[in-house]
Amino acid sequence: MSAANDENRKHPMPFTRVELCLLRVGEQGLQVLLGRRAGPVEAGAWALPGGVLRIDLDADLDAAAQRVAKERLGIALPYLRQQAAFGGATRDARGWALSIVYRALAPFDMALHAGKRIEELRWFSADDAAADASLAFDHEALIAGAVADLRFEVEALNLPFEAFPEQFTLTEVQTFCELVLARRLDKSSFRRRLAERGCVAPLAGQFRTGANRPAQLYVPA
Amino acid sequence: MSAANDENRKHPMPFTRVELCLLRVGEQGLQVLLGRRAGPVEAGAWALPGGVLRIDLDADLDAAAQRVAKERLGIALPYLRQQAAFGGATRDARGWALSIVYRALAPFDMALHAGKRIEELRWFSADDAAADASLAFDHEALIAGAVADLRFEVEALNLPFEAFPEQFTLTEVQTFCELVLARRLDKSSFRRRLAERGCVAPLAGQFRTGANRPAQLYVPA
DNA sequence: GTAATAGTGTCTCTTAGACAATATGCT
DNA sequence: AGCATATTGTCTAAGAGACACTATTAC
Repeated sequence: MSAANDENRKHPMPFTRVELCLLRVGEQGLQVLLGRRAGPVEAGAWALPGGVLRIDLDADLDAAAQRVAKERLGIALPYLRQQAAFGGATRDARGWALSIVYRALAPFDMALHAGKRIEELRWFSADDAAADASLAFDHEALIAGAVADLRFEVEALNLPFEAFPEQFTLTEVQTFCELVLARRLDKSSFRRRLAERGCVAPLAGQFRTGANRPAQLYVPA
Repeated sequence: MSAANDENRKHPMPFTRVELCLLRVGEQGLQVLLGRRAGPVEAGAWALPGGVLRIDLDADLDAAAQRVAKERLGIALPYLRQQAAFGGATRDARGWALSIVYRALAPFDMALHAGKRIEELRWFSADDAAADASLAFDHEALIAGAVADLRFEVEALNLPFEAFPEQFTLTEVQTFCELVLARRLDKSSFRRRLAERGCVAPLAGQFRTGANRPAQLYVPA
């Protein structure tokens, strides 16, 4: 046994988990993925999917988050980003609990499979969930933090292209941002800002056709 | 023993610490407080002051950071802010280690007393330390993150008044910001922005006198 | 008066919101 | 042609940097 675990014996270490705050943009706005807990505590309550940190399996925190995504949701999540740490004696009835929260934005059509200890996965309105005191533990606060930080980034036009299709039109980008931010954006100004940042590049001669004027297709740049 | 500690038995939990990234504004710019380690590992190396999370003593992470400040530095640190979490199998030779980093800005004249396991406390240039690979563990990266985030806040004029004297002149505020950001600011523009945000209020009839024109004194607002 | 710092004014450039005008493909 | 959406252009206001000017005290 390592010296670190000797320390563990001298002072008990907190019950440490990784929680995933997976968001997506639905037709009504930002959504967050919650799972109905199978137990052992807060059974039946909706909570962020998460799992125990396994120092025998996980090389670091990022790897732990990826493993938990795979186990609980059946999928690898690129672009998981560390969001915050919550720790305290009273946030979990089982004792002193430490949660490292990871955040990611999912494409709308991502396929998920509820893993062990999750009875059902469902998408909820992110703003409702961020203010829903009936969620398990303090997950309401974790969601609020993740939503605020995502909005801050999108507001600054740091776009999460991993959640986009390979090719997209500028109108689609704008609609995406409007749904994240829950407010309308000016078309002209929005395109000017996109062009200034140089974060998208047109695909020469590629257009999305529909019932009216075709739209130039773009890729991340 | 609580259920959480039953979980600890089933899966070993990481060696969890709180590290303090204490910054201050010196005459040459931003400085960070480092302690020379007394052991057991990395003895003699400079590192952020920190300590083991004690779930029997600390109600939550913030309380843990306060306790560590008291034990290691002999002082209470108001306005400690959670900065980030670093965790991995290889960052501490003793085994899987998780560090929750807290950041605070200290007044320049704060009195400190090196606590147990610290042989000496010393202020270093923050930019040098953020690029100094000879520091213990990965503390170089923790410092870089804290410095970047503090600069971001000061850039947005979210000023850490806790590090200010009770009363101050606008020139003193500007000098403070210039030392944090390591660049010059325009006086007129700086005062305009301060006034717009309404974050300082003049003390009617109170002036700082010196060898030349007296300066209006302000307080946080 | 001179030096030194405090405080203000003006000009301009950049950014972005509001809103209008034009372009293009479909039916 | 008429519709719906794409794309561009113009006007304006806010914010901030550059820089110069004025103000006030000590000596």
